[in-house]
Amino acid sequence: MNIEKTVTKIRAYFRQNKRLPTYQEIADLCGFASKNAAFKLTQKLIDAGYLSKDEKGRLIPLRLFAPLPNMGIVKAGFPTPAEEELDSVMSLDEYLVDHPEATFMLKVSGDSMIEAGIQPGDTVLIEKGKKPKDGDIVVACVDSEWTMKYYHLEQGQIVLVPANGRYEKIVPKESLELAGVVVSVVRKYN
Amino acid sequence: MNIEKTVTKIRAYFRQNKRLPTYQEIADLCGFASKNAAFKLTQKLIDAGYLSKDEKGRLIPLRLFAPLPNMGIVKAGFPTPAEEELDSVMSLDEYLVDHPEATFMLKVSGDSMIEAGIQPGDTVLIEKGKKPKDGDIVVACVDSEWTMKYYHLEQGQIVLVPANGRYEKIVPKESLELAGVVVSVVRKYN
DNA sequence: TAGAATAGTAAACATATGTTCACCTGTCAA
DNA sequence: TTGACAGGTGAACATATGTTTACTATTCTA
Repeated sequence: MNIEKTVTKIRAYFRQNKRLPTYQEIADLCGFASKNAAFKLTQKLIDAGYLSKDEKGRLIPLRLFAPLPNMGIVKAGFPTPAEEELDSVMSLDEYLVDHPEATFMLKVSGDSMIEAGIQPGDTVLIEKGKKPKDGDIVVACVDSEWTMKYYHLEQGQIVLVPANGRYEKIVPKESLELAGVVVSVVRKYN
Repeated sequence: MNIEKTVTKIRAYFRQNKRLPTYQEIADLCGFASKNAAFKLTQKLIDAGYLSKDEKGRLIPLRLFAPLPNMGIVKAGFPTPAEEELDSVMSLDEYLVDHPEATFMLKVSGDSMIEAGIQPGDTVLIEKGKKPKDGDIVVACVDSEWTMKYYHLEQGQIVLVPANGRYEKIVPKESLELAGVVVSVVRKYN
C-alpha cells in the first residue's frame, strides 16, 4: 500500500466522519489484517508531514487534511497548471473568518454595493462588534432600515456611502445601529 | 454547568484540537471530578441536537460544531440582528467546494473580470476537469497565455469574453487549454 | 415541610486503543 | 547465493475509553 493512496483514503475518512480513523480502522481501510501494518504505515505519514500525534498518541490532522486540499497553486500571475499540490494548503473557514464566534452570514439582496464587487446573491460574512475603519463596508440600521454601505467619516460625521451611482449617500439623522463590519465576501457559481 | 457554556468550551476544544474531547477531557474542561458528570451532560447536548454518536459511542460533531458557527442569520432581506444562532450552520469549505480533490485556489491579478464582480486580489476557486457551460467563467491558456474569461459559444466556436469593456474578446486561433472552471470567488477584507 | 428532580462524586467493568515484540514472507542489490 | 530490508501477520499488554450502577448534596416544587 503506497503512501499517496493511504493519504487519499484517510482524507476521505476524515471528511466523512469528521475525525481521523483509529489504527484498526486504517487497517480495515487499507485491507490489512493487522493493526501493526497500519501503525507502521502511519509512522511514514507522520515522517512525511501529513499527520502528527498529540501527547497521548492520538493522531491529529496536518496540512493535507485541511478541509480544502490541493490548493497550492497560488501565484501573482497565472498558474502553470502542470504543477500540482504545492505546499500551502488552507481551510477557507480559517482563512476568511478570524473570529468565528462573532461572525455570521448574510445573503445579499439589492445592488447598492455592486461597484464594490458585491452582487445580489453573494454571501457576506459579518463580524459583530468590530469597530469600523473609514472605508470599511458595514451593515447598519439607519433610521430603522437595514442597509449595507461604505462607512465614511466626513468632518467627524458618519456617512454611509453606497457603491452604486444610482443611490444616494446616507447621513444618519436620528439613530445609527451597527450590525457589524463585512470581513469577507463569497460567491458560489452553480 | 449550563449547556451553552459547555457547548462553547467543547466547540473551542474542537477548533483547537480538530477533534471532540473525550468524557474525561470534558470533565476537565468543565471542572468536574467525575467522568460521569460529563457523560450525563453530553447526553443533554445530544438531546439538544448539538452532538451525535457513532455506533461505537464516539462523539461526532453536529451543526454547532461546523467550522463556522453562528451563521444562522441568512435572510432574503436584511437581518434582525437581535436573534442569534438560528439553526442553519455550515462550513464554507463544504459550501463552496463540491469536489475538493479537483479544486485549487488562484489569486486574481488584473481586472479583466471586474464587471463580473471579480476584483484584483480576490481568490477564485477553480475546479479542474469540469466541463464548462456557456456563460461560465473559465481559466484557459489560449495561444500560450493564461487568462480568466467568460466561456461562450458563438456558432459552435469557442469565444473567451472578458467582463471589462476595455478588453477585447478572444477567439482562440491555435490552441485552447482549459485549466478549469471558476466555481466560486472569495474576497477577504483586512 | 416533604418529596422529587437535578447535578455531581466515586467506583467498577468490558472493550478499544496505541504500542511493542517476535515472526514471516518476497524483493532487490551486492 | 546471500543478506539486508521493506511490508505484512499475529499476539500480547498497559492504558484510556464509553458506560453502568450506587450514592450524596442541593435545589425546586407541591
